[in-house]
Amino acid sequence: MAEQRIPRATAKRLPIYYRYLNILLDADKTRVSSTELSEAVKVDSATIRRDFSYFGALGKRGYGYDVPKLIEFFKKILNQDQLTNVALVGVGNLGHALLNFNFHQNSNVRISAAFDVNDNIVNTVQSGVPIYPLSEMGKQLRDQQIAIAIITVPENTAQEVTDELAKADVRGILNFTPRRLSVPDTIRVQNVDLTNELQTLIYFIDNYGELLGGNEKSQD
Amino acid sequence: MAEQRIPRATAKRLPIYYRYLNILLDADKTRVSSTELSEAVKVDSATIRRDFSYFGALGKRGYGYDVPKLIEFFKKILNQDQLTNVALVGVGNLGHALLNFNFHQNSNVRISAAFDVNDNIVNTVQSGVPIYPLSEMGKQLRDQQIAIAIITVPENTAQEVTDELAKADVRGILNFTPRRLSVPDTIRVQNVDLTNELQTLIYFIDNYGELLGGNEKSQD
DNA sequence: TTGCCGTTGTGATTAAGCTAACAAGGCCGC
DNA sequence: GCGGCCTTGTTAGCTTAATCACAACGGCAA
Ligand SMILES: NC(=O)c1ccc[n+]([C@@H]2O[C@H](COP(=O)([O-])OP(=O)(O)OC[C@H]3O[C@@H](n4cnc5c(N)ncnc54)[C@H](O)[C@@H]3O)[C@@H](O)[C@H]2O)c1
Ligand SMILES: NC(=O)c1ccc[n+]([C@@H]2O[C@H](COP(=O)([O-])OP(=O)(O)OC[C@H]3O[C@@H](n4cnc5c(N)ncnc54)[C@H](O)[C@@H]3O)[C@@H](O)[C@H]2O)c1
Repeated sequence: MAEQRIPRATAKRLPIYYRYLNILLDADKTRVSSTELSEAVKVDSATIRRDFSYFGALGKRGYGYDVPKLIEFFKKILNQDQLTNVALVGVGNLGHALLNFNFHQNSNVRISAAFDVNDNIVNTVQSGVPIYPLSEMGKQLRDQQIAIAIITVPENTAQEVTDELAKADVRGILNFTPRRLSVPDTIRVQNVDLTNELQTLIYFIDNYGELLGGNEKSQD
Repeated sequence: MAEQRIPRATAKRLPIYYRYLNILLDADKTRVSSTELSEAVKVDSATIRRDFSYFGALGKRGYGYDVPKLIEFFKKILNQDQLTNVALVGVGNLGHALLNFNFHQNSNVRISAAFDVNDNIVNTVQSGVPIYPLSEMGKQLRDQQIAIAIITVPENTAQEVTDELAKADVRGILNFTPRRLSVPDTIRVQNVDLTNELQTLIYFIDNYGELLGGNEKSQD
């Protein structure tokens, strides 16, 4: 009962497990072993067992894990039992794609407000989400109790937008711009740097090429 | 001269350094210290010095690093001195956004071919990039010598698309679907799981909340 | 009830990465 | 040309994470 801290690496895998467990349930599978899970999510089976064990003894020896039980458990852990509203700042190329998608499929998250400076789209509704002018951001975030924002604005306005978000007491930012943001330490930033991902992939291929086969892992 | 292997973690940071160095050069700064870089890219200065040192002694003690020299160096390392063509499979929400953006800004990568099954867009040109039917994928990839593909198709077709890419001898895949792909070990997969990123961010905020301040880092 | 089989949960080990700290060494003012 | 100062390059220790390997234990069949 030490209520010990879940390792960061484990936390990042939880949504992956959760998602696949739901797929299993949809296929009426109520039982799964760490080995089987391992194959599907490409995570070593020992790592999976260790991850699960941080939450206590969830499985049965000689049997495996009970899928519905795991789902119920992770649903709470991941706050998927309640809807989380997030904001989107910058409705351009990428912003539009995210708005349209809106994380509907078995994820209990949705974009409930968007913000932009472009007068052509401000005060319209896109994919069911209202787009407000920047000037209303603070008010809306507070009124709607939104604690998380997605930033898809041009790079050079990213920091100023961030500063505004900080004023509105946002707690987390998913940052799609290549800028590394300065934030007070009450805010957690998750960077998604697509150009970087692609360049890194190219680097690995050009430089680690032939050595890839054999014992080395190829994912992530 | 041991030509030693660059650690994976270092490799992932190289594009970040490269990008910021170019910003410095644009601002006519020809000299930079690890401390200054550290502030901008949010990486510990000791880590930066260590990263650079894998490539030899690039800096001068008591002075710092010469920006143009570093840029020239990293440009070669990152293969940014030549254009890399990549393919895009699945021109939907996300695919469109990527096509429009197309990594133009100071990155020497571009999408030169796209593929889809939707007859309404096949054989058209979007943002200057031709969209081919899936049936031509093998031929086009080979003809254009494309070794890298971005997958933005619906989840349930991801694996079959991957199998086709494998047949066309692709070397790397940037996978935006939540499926974990099975690939031969000649192919490197980089997963970009946006729903996962968002859920993980939510998890961290809800569970590591108050402990975030102080010594803990908040990025990535 | 008993005993075998399969799978978990976990100690031990190995690997990878981060960061504090500082000596070495070059820059720059005088 | 010299000395203080600044910043690198790197050693060492620490932290986190992955993986191996197996004893413990519940299911299940007879
Ligand atoms: N689109 C991609 O595929 C892609 C790939 C990699 C990185 N990125 C990054 O993602 C970010 C967005 O890219 P994009 O292609 O969607 O850009 P975009 O130019 O299409 O969209 C930016 C949107 O932000 C709005 N905006 C500008 N200033 C604003 C402000 N101060 N407050 C609120 N909104 C503001 C603009 O009106 C526009 O609608 C950029 O930083 C880009 O570097 C995009
Ligand atoms: N859009 C987002 O914001 C977002 C967020 C998170 C994850 N994703 C993931 O990214 C992927 C794409 O999302 P999207 O919103 O762009 O989907 P989308 O449905 O808008 O686009 C999918 C495109 O793929 C094409 N397609 C279907 N089957 C194909 C096949 N076999 N070969 C080639 N093309 C095919 C379709 O015609 C369509 O144009 C999905 O797997 C989704 O889960 C998207």
